Amino acid sequence: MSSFASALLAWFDHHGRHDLPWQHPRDAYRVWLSEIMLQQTQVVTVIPYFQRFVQQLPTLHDLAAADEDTVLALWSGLGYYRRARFLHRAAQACVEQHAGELPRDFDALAALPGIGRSTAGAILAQAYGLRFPILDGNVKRVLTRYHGIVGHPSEREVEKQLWQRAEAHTPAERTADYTQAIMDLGATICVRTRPLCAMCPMQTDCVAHRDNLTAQLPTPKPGKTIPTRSTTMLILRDSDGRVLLQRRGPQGVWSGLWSLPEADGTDDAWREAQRHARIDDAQSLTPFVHVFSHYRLQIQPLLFDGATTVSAIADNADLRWYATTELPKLGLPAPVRSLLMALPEPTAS
DNA sequence: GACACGTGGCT
DNA sequence: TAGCCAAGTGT
Repeated sequence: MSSFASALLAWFDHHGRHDLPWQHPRDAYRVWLSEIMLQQTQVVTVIPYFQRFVQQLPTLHDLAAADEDTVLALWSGLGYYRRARFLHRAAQACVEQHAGELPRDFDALAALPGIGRSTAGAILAQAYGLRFPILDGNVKRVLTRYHGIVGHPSEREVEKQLWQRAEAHTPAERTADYTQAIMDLGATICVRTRPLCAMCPMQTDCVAHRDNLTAQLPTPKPGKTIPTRSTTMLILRDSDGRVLLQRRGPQGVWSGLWSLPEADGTDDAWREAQRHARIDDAQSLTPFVHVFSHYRLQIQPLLFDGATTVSAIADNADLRWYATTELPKLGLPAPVRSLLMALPEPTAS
């Protein structure tokens, strides 16, 4: 075993994280679920979602048999909802093609939706102890600094170098622990700002530390200004306090989630509202901004109280009236959930 | 290679 | 405050 791996493992035994929920018990399904949830998402955010998810859907078979609505409800608030839809589809593929198990073969695993090279490696290493490298954000940060690799990982050459280093460092023994160890080091010591080099087991051989470059590495992503879009969200509420929700299509943000009908402006909003219900009154609620990774959304909520259903239209598969008590079991976008939870009481008339 | 795809926390 | 970023993948 390389000195890199042995030093890291020695550190891990005393200072690594050994009590993450997906480590006990550590079965393939739980490892897989955690890896998907952890894509672009930090551990502290994931933990409560993970707990709730495995409590409700404890096995791969339970997941495969679940409704997409159930899966999205469990994912609601975590973001990147395509992950949940891929996860669900992959579970069904495992039942149909792999005897209900996650394949141990790299190519078969990486062929499943939502599982790329790094996630496949992580699952094989963590769940099955097989020697496969991973290259997530933590590993990229550690290796970039340790080897003094300059340039953003989106450059093909940088990416190639990183995989090469990751592959070379990964030991044949204790591969699961090693994989966890390098992520733990990245998450707790070799953090992005102000890394704790004094406590780092790799300090003596780290190029960035030697050359005082830890603040410059990894090379930051070239920044881009994001555009602002705007929308009007229609809140149609009937006399029973039920609200009309619309399931979003398979493309674009919040795909498959239940959201509010939308319009381009107030005039358009009235036309849209009248397609769904008889209404005679609108109340502008406080507008707010929701920020995505790639654009900013200016949201103007418009509340139509005392709406009367136009029965011919409402309540089909993608358009339904929901009581507020039903909201917890629905997959809702985060800003829509908070908007609906903070709705003013209906004005008595 | 660039972009779509969420959300919340940190600086 | 506004920007940056965190256990990436798919197109």
